[in-house]
Amino acid sequence: MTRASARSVPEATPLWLKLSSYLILTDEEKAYLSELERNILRQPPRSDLLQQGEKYRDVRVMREGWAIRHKALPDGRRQVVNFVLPGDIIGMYSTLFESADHSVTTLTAVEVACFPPDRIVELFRGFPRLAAALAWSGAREEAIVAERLLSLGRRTALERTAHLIVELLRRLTTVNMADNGHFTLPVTQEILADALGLSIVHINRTLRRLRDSGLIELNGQRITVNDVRQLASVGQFDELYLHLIRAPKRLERAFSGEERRPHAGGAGEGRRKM
Amino acid sequence: MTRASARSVPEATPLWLKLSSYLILTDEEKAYLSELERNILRQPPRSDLLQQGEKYRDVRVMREGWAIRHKALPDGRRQVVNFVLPGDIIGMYSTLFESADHSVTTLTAVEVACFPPDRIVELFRGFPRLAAALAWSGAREEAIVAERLLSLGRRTALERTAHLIVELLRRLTTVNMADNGHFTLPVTQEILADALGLSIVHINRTLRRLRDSGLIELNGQRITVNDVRQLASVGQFDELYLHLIRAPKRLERAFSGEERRPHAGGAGEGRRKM
DNA sequence: TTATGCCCTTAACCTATGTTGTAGCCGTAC
DNA sequence: GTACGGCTACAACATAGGTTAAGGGCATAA
Repeated sequence: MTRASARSVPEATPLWLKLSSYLILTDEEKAYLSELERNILRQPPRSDLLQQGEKYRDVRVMREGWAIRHKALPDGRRQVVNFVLPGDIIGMYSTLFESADHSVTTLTAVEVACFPPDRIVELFRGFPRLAAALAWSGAREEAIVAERLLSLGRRTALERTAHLIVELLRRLTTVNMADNGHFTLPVTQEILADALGLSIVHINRTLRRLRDSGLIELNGQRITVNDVRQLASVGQFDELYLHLIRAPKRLERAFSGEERRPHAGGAGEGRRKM
Repeated sequence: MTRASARSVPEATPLWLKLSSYLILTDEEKAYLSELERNILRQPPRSDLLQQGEKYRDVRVMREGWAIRHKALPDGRRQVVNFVLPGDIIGMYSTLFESADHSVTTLTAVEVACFPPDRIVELFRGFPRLAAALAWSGAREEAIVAERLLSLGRRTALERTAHLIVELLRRLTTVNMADNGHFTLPVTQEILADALGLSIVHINRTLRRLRDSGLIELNGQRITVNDVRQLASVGQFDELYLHLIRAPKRLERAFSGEERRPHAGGAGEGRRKM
């Protein structure tokens, strides 16, 4: 196994960092990842990275900037499903799905890496640990969407809004995009409304209430959370769903277990239990 | 490669069938899957398969029956995230996540298979094609949840309800649990309300409207969809998100491509390009 | 400079949906 | 048989959040 080429030390990209929190990456894996991200593309704010209905093309990895994943109804009503942050993957299952059921639109200028979907297959075949880590990150995203579903279904406007702000604060903190309770939210109130299933007027009212109660401050796109604890309590925020507790390298442990290839001989006896 | 043991021809389980729609399973893979499902457990209706907050234990595969995946707020408000049908997996990422952020509760008597989470790791290591297919099915689930988010955020009560009914009809049809527009929905109106983010009273009103307009019929838990087209149009249902068009064995094709192990030597040149 | 467009803000009013309360049906327990 | 609990049904009323309308700030363009 050639050590990762000394002539170009792979740099730590956001994806790399994200996966690292669950695996101690080998040099070979690091090299593979940074090679994956070699083809870099820049796009301006408010441009589409993917459009609902179009055939999937490349897989993309967000390296820098913000985007939203959203779905629209034929009559124009729109729902933001999630915010796409550095390290997140767009269209990971291009190989499998025919066409996109959602759009991805940039909020800021972004930098993304592109590669053909086949490389995901290649990765599953050659780098099972990376594959598992990617599958994990997909599951985490689902958990976030499920929590948002709980918000839209069962939380009031005030609770939802508080919850989202705390969620973003937490997520941004883990990627060093927030410090000490304040961060930049490159988002109009319309987008916020579309993320929370509210009207733009009502989002405005709700933000006002949060400001009046002193929980947050807003100037322009800069938001400051004055009292995270209380805001979290207003939003009934329980960070369980973010699965941040990087379970002490569980995947690592599991993979480094005995190297036996799993048996596969049908109704084989033995080894079962627990 | 030992052929799948002749002495016990593996039976086609729902999971098996599900994955088959995206891969032509090899005998070895079939054997592995059916061995995975060897340890079978039965549970009565209205019992928990998983509880929010508890440590993950076994991975479970639904073989028969219905369940719901739901999340609750501390004050008791509850949101049903999805319906769990045969072939669906519960707690697939137990290895990675510390504790469950949702509960799973049976609606009918169910039959599930259980196995320890390590076997997922084993599977990633030894059966990349199965791993990819499982990751796919996770992505599909996310797509369903995202669509439900769109419903709760932007569809009216009538639209949501219509949409859900069509969704269930479609999903059940693919697993032969519905025929010709009617199926059994083992669900109280309370559960429906929790799935759609509505009050129980309003669900009742909404079902009445659907019945009055002749789009559906209800008797007990038996539901009949009289006019799928129109119901789908009321719900602005676009089945894109279900990703049913089993893209002509795309994964199959991708995997059966050249067998080369991916290179990994860092900034290697060449081979990049489509 | 004015014009234009985008966004935020607020007020007044409206409606879809929530709440409360009552009744009836049906199956099970005893 | 009666009592009970779980579920459906529906009426009357309450309200969170939607809609419409209007104005203001602040860029950028000409």
